[in-house]
Order: sequence, then C-alpha cells, then structure tokens
Amino acid sequence: MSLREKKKIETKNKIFEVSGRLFKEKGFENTTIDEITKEAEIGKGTFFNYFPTKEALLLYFAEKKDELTYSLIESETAKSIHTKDKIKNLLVFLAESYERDKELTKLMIFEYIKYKRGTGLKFGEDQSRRNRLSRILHDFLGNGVKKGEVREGIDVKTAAETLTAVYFQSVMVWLWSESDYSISEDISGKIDLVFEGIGS
Amino acid sequence: MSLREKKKIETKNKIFEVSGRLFKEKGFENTTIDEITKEAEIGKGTFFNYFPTKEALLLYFAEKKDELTYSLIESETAKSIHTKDKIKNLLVFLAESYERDKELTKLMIFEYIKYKRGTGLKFGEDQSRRNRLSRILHDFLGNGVKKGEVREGIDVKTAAETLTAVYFQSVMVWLWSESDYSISEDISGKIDLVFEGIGS
DNA sequence: GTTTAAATATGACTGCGGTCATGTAAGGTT
DNA sequence: AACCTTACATGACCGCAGTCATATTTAAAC
Repeated sequence: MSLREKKKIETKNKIFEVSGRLFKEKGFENTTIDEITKEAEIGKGTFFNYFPTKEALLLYFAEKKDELTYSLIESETAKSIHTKDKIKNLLVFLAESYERDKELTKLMIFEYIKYKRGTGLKFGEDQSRRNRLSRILHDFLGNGVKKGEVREGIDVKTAAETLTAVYFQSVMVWLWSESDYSISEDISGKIDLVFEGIGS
Repeated sequence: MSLREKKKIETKNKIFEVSGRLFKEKGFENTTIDEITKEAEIGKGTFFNYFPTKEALLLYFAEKKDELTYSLIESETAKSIHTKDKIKNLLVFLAESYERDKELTKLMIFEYIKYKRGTGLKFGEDQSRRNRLSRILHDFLGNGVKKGEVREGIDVKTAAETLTAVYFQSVMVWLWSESDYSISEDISGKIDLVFEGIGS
C-alpha cells in the first residue's frame, strides 16, 4: 500500500471518528463541518474530498453498522427451526439492533430514503437494507415452502415484500413514538397475522 | 372579518400560489425564498411569518391535498361491497391519487416523515395520513368481522396497521422506482395475500 | 381625532453547507 | 537527482435559508 493510500484511509477514519464523537456530544444538526475539520486537523475543503455532503456521513455510518449486523445474521440463520420463528428472530434481531442511538438511527433511515431519491439505481444494484432483507426473507420462504411450513402456490416475492413492509412499518412507528413498548411483541404479532391471514 | 385577517389570508394564498407555480416550473430545490417573495411582492422576512421553514410549504401542500382526497373517500366508502374489495378500492384510490406530481409527492412524504421527528405528538393527535388511514381501515375491518368477511378473533388494530404498512411500502417502492408498473395490481396482490395468509 | 398598544412587514445581516482556483506533495520518468 | 504529472489539500468565497432590530400599519382606547 502506497503512502497516499495510507493517508487517505487515515484521513477518512479520522473524519469518521471525530464526527461520530461530535454527533453524540451535540447532535447532527448542531455539529458544523468547520468543527469537524478543525478537530480532525484538516482543511474544510478536504472534508468534501471524502464525503460529498454532510449527510453522506450518515450513509457511511449506516453502511458500517449494516456490515456488522448482517455478518452477525448470517451466522445465526443456519439453525433449523420453524420458518415462522426464523423470520421472527431475524426481524426482531434487526429491530433491536436499532435500540441504541435511536436519534441517529432516525436520521440514518431518513437519509437513506433521501439518498434513494437522488440516485438512479438499476434493479438489483442496491445491496443494502430493504433489498438485502427482502433477499434473505425470500430464501427463508423458499425453504419454508419445501419444508411444507409455508403455503404452496404462494408468490414468494410478494410475500417477502409484505413481510419487509410489516417490518419497516413497525420500526418506523416504534422509532418515532414517544412511548416505550416492546418492538419484539409488536413484530411477532404482525408476523403471526400475516402467516394466518385476515380473511375467514 | 377584520382587514388584518383578510390580508393574512390573501398573503398566505399568494405565497401558496406563487410557490406552487415555481416548484412546477423549476423544482423545489431550485426555487429560492428570494424568488418566491419577489414574485409574491412581499419582503423576505414576511415569508417566515407564514411558514417557519421552506419545507413547511410542502406540509401545507400535503394538507391541502389530503383535505380533498379524504373528502372524496368518505363519499365513496358507503357502498356495500365485500370488505376486501372495499379495502382494495380505498388503497388503490389513494395510491393513484399520487400519480400526478410524482416528484412533489416524494418530497411531501419525505417531509412528512421529517416533520414527525420534530414534534412530540401525543397519541391520537395526528389526524393526517397514516393514522387517518388506520382509522378508516379499522372501521372497515370491524364491519367486516360483523359481516363474517373477516376472521373472528383477529386483533383489528394489528390488522389495520399491517394493511397500512403494506400500502405505504407499496407506494414508497413505486414512487422511488424508475419503472412504470401498475400500483393497483401490486397492492391488490398484497391484500389478497394478507387476507389469505402465508402459512400452510 | 389623537394617542397608545399590538400585530405585521421588512431587508440588512449571519451562519453554514458546499465550490473552486490555486498550492503542495507523492510517485513516476529520464 | 532533476523534472513532470497526477492526486490530494486548502481556505477564501458564494448562495441561500433563516434571524432580528426596526419600521409601518391596523386596531383599540380615550
């Protein structure tokens, strides 16, 4: 690795570390780029060589967090339990991983939506969050059909999207609510419902 | 009505009208407050007597739109058809009302999420969108149970929230996707799924 | 009609995100 | 080692959202 590459990584990590600290100390909005660059001992312009906007930092945070979370998931999902429980465990685990840093999570999710607006993503190109989750659920459901735990003849893609929808909705409502109810129970209940159906 | 009140309404409408025109002409981001106030022939500071931020305009737009939409809905929902179809009609109607002005709709939804972040809404206080929709669905499902079209013993609140989740997810994915598929079919399919259930 | 009080209007000003022309240093070339 | 090229660093600068002290208009009080 060349000296240049080393310095680049160092600078990016420095920005990451400093901004993380400042965000925790005084919040995202109250932290200015000037502060970050002063603390990180770089010029203001340099910041924008690494992150195109202030908000891009949030996406970077989200990526780092996702890396960790999804690597944990993949080692957890080998277990041979009932498909419904597998899905419950997965979604509850994900939801609970947001419990720390509720404020920053909101901003991150928020930014993620905004981000999708700006970029013209081709289908299948977006590997993060929603789609990544849909893929895992898709696998689970496919196996569920084979095991006879999921109704045959179902459209697996639609089912995966529906479960994803339920999950995101629950997380959003939970994040934005004042009260402190159990996200696990909420999600579990809704998954039960989707498995059993509403119709008579 | 006093002269003051008249002028206030006039000014607010003028801002609304001018900004609407400019947003359509050149987009939200490319329109500055300076432009709006110049076109509306008011001082810059005056704008902020009517809207606390530029984004607040989007919420005002959304409100106006919702007023119209929900007034149409209430006259439509009297029909005595099967509960599932009633729900399908409702959600498809709502989704299709976003077909015009896809760009502005995105910004509005986006802003709505942001807005919820800032305000400490008490439960039941938020009469708009998500909760309003949940309430209507709640009613539909309640009647559905009575008519024997919805499975008895179901938690109506959870079911309403699940359907809302499916609806919002569909709209979001649709709004942010490049392709031009049928939102009606997508939502219909998912409602069928939720009614029939995933489990075997 | 005059005075007083309250509401509203206003634009110079501030603060911050983001740009860009210019400077500096790394690494390749001879 | 002297020179060149390319990548990266930098801070003065710009544009725009939002503020605030001051001015103006309306309404109330007498």
